[in-house]
Amino acid sequence: MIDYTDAIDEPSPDATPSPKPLMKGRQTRATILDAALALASHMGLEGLSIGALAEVTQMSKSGVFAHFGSREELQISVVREYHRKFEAEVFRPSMRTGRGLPRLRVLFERWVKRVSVEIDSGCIYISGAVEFDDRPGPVRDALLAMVQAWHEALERAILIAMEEGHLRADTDPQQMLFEVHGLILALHHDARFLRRLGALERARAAFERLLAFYTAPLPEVPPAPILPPARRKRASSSTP
Amino acid sequence: MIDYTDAIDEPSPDATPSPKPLMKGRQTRATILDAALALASHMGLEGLSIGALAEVTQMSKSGVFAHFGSREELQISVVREYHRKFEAEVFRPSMRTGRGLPRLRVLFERWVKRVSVEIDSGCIYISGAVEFDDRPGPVRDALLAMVQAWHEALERAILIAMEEGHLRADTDPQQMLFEVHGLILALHHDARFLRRLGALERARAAFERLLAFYTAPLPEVPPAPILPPARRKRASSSTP
DNA sequence: TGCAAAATAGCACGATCGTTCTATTTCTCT
DNA sequence: AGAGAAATAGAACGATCGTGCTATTTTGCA
Repeated sequence: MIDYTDAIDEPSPDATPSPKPLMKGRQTRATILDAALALASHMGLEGLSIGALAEVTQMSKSGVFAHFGSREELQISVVREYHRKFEAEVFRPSMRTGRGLPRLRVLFERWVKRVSVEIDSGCIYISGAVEFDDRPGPVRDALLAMVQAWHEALERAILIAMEEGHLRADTDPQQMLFEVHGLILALHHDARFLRRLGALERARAAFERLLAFYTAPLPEVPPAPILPPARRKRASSSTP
Repeated sequence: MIDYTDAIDEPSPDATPSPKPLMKGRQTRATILDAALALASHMGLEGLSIGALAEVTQMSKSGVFAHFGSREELQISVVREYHRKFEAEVFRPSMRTGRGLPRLRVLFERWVKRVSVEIDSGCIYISGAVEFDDRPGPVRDALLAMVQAWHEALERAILIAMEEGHLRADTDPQQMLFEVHGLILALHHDARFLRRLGALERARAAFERLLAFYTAPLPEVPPAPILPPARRKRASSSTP
């Protein structure tokens, strides 16, 4: 299983080039990967082409190609790179805030920002999920592993919030996660495809509503009257 | 603006070939379109290729091509065809149930079915939104028009439910729609990409929870205590 | 500074793409 | 049945795709 904290591609996380490890190759590879990430964010992982990547980075096709060995490997590297960025900008900083509900809020807020306002983006977790829900292979496998790791991290955060007593005791963490994830997806859809401006606020409002439910004290009877078939209409026609 | 009830492509909706209008072309065009719809459901609208379509329908590439004139026109036709199917299987039957909440439930249930269990599918509204959120052009325009028409239909259904007094009077229809749409997107994601089996039930449960809120009588004070900063943790370690 | 190795360029390949043009077949109607 | 139109096939085009092979340049280190 994949830990959400991993670093597969880079040899070591040092900045200044120590004697051996930072050869020229690593550094141009990083440049290419950056361009690839931007390109994939617009065109999707399937829209990623080595030719276009070569043009954008001012290199030859074979020069780009040599760094990855195959298009598939390039796609996987892009997925991992996105994972790393996502982890660094969403997950890790959130871990520095207090356990439980505060952390949950920060996680959501950073997630929301990443999905909606990102510079030249589009979330590869989301677009990739749609592109590869029907395409078996190593790219799907990598993507699935990353998304699952992220979801597991969120589920852990929810569980911690329960342990802390911040959420009602009968909370189903996976159900709560499902609903929160839905808000992110709706935000992504409304902001990016429909170009709705208020989407961010809608997502936040919905999240607050959701928290209001999951933090409410346990009621004696089921949380709300599940539509008693009574309660007749107030007026049969709206304009009398 | 596009009415959600329209029929652009077909000349007339008759079954038996009346003297003039049903030439051979229309009928093979329909066959091609069916195959194209299935293909696009798996590979996405961008993954749709005339060559593959010709192979699947046992025709020549140019034979297929002649029916549409361009790949873009083919994609648009696929979008319209999906729209027609969606309208016939989700929207129209729901209009036959009583106004207000019952209709809302039926709409959601049919929508859910369409997204999750469909035979060889994948919702083109959803996959298309991801593919074309950054690609301007006639295909995006067509897709956007269809999705917006569907959302407007849903918004109307919510408004009717409010008029009937089935929903609390302070309901923001667009906000409610946002949240319901999120459930559909989460379902699509979990069922198709993650291959989670319980996704359908999760979506239904979340919808019921959502309805419980939006049908609840108006409270004197805001619906739930918005996280009073008190309420300290019950236990600092989970296993004593 | 020079040498080995790594990095990059250049070129060619087969495949597939959308599209065009021209035959040929098949349908439709008098 | 035969004329005219519609539908389909076939071949070829330029472009782009991923990839392999072979030079050439650049880099890191003795």
